[in-house]
Amino acid sequence: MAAAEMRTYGGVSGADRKAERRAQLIEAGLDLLGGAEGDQLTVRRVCQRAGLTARYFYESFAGRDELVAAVHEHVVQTVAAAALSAVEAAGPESDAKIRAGLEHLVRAVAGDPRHGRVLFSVTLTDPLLARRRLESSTFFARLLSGKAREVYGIADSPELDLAAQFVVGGLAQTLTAWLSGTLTMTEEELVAECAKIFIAIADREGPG
Amino acid sequence: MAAAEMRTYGGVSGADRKAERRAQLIEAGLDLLGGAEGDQLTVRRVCQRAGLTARYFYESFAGRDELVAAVHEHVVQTVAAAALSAVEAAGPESDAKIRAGLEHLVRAVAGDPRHGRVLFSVTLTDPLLARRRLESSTFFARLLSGKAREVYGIADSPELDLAAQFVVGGLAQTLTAWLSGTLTMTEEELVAECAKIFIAIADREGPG
DNA sequence: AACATCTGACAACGCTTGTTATCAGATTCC
DNA sequence: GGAATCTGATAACAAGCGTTGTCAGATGTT
Repeated sequence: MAAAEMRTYGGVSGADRKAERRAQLIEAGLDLLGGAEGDQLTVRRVCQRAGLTARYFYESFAGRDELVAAVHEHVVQTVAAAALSAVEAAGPESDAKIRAGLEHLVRAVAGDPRHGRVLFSVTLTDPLLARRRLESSTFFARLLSGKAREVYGIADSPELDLAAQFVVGGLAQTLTAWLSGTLTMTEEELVAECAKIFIAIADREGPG
Repeated sequence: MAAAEMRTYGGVSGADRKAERRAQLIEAGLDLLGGAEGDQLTVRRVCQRAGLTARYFYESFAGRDELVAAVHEHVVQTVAAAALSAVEAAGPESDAKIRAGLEHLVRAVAGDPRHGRVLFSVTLTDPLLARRRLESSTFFARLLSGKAREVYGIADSPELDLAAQFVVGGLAQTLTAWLSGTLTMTEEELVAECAKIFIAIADREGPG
């Protein structure tokens, strides 16, 4: 219970040990939260998978929900950062930006399917995760509509909000289906098709 | 436990009593499954809300999951039937069919928000419901791509599958946001905007 | 060496869940 | 009237959950 000091152990400092345990717990939590649907994230299970005991769980997290939130936040930041920086780095044409963003989004999601499942998979049924996912959806939607206003030079409007929500939901469903094998196409085809739809919606939204 | 006979009671036949209790349970289940997110569907709760006791639950359902499935099936059939018949009844032009289908879909969902939530709301976290929802999504997607092939006279393809999944996911997200008040527009505006996006995707898909 | 802290395994508490059983009293059939 | 059945309430069981506490032994400090 020492709030202040932790002496070194096994050659590593107290803070390092605690940080490593926390990282192990988040990794195990990502395994469970983004793994097979049956694997619920329980304290006992996540500790077993991390090779730790319950005591060390409560050393880093106030409760189960705090770990779920931490895992989700970690994934959102990782994926959003990858996609956003790609958009910034792309050429000034809107199509190039759309394609670059989609490409990196798909890559992040396909590279570690746990990320995709945590973000999108409908079969993940943690209540807190669901609420956070709803929030992150509108977060992504706002990000998207902001970029759209910036790139297309259009004003904010309810119609734009709707289009952004539609795109986010459509992408989520599409990526979920693709990850589950329902859609059979290569990563490149997936990106190309999504970009086409994306542009079709944007072009409708711009002039219309 | 009488498997065969149930005599009349309170003026109604045994079969009628049993059917009415089953209906009460499904209605209560719809209340819980499509209600506030905190309201989990448990056997005790659904029985309390139906004004029955656990014994009558297992009289009509083998277990909790069977009720969940029955409620979901009921909603899917109701909504799909409403939208499909509207599409059939509409004029032969594709735009008219799209608008009619969307209109009735939105009406079914707005008229009884429980329906919309059971079908779409991401914050509903029943595991079985999630799996069934995934299946019903591809069911709706197939329905949609079938109609598209019929109306637009195009062939089946992976790209069409993707577009159908995208549209289903986009609609789900949009309707969820609208039901939750995130999108502020009238029912007519909602239908009109969704139809525009729909048509934009279809026109992209049709000519290729 | 002597003492303080860290570690890991495990028991335990209170709670909710699905499911089944029990039992007194109301209603219907013969 | 008497027997069979339906009703409704409630208790019970085993299982899993989050969370907290206990305790022997390993590893550090002085």
